[in-house]
Amino acid sequence: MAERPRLPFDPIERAGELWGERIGDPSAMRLATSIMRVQQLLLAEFDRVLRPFGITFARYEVLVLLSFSHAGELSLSKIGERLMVHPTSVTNAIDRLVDAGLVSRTADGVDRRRVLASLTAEGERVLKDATKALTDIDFGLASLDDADRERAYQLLRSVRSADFE
Amino acid sequence: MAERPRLPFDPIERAGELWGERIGDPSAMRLATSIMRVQQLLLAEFDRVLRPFGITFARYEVLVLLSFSHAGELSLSKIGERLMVHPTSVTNAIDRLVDAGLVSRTADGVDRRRVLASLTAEGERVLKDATKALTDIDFGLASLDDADRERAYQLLRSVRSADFE
DNA sequence: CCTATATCAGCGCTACTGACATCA
DNA sequence: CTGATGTCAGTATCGCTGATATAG
Repeated sequence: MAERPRLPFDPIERAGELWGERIGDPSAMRLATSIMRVQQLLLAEFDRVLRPFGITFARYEVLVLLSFSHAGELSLSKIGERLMVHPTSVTNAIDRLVDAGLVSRTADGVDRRRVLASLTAEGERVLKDATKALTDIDFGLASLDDADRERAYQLLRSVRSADFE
Repeated sequence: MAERPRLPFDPIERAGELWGERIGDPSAMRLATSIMRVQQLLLAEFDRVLRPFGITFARYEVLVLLSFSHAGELSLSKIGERLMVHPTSVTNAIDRLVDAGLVSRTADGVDRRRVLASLTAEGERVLKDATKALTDIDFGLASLDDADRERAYQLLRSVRSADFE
């Protein structure tokens, strides 16, 4: 842990008060800033927990997606589509996972433009252990119970509506 | 806008279903993944809106913090403490803001280790215009009403408790 | 002496643009 | 020919480590 010194007050709450006095309704700014900070805290914790396995959270998401696929393999374009990441980021993530021996690249026999990615045996082992490590810390959300997680999830869902719907 | 093609379904909802079938309670994984995605969407929109002003959202936060300070100036260490960012990131952000003419560096007369940052007249103008641009898009949270923003904010607050309390 | 502040070099990561080769 | 797929080079942002100079 970085052992960050705690502040004697909540800086976002304080910023919200000043925003309300000087600018206007603070509800949007306050929530937006909160989301940014929470994401940063979660990502730092995930990367710390995943470091022993040699993967980042973004690469962990790729492993999960591959394990959930019906055929056990997915084209890189599908991976980018599902995880909402840029094509070049997918190529980079798969490059690193292949280098680490967790994923294998295969040519698609039907459409030869496509490259298929699938888990190796080692990739399945790492995925299993990494999943245990992440569930052991409740994905950084141990301070919320199931009902609150569900409420927060539903509230944030509408913000993501540009992705699907 | 990047005009991303929308998916015919919610990929996080789908992942949550599969997680529930094969691994266990999906509430933590689903919310964590949602927070990651929402943060990415918000940040992309903020950076798009702020690009005409030549600043990123991280640098916008520095401008806001400076405008909220009592004396109109803050040491770099205070900035890092309040925004919860690494000292080297503060130095970098201030470097860019100084280069852009929005912030000025001053030596602290009392404690000469300290460097104080304050807004320039141009910085105040850019802050005002950038704030209008961000409030015009409701900080990317137009899909939530005030009450829902407040609920989501309160739910996420406990996750940040490591920061202050 | 020890600690705090700020900076610098350097590394890793992700996002993105533009260009390109390949192939349906 | 057009469009889709994947890759590569290069750029920018941010986070962090380790080292360093300066000052309390």
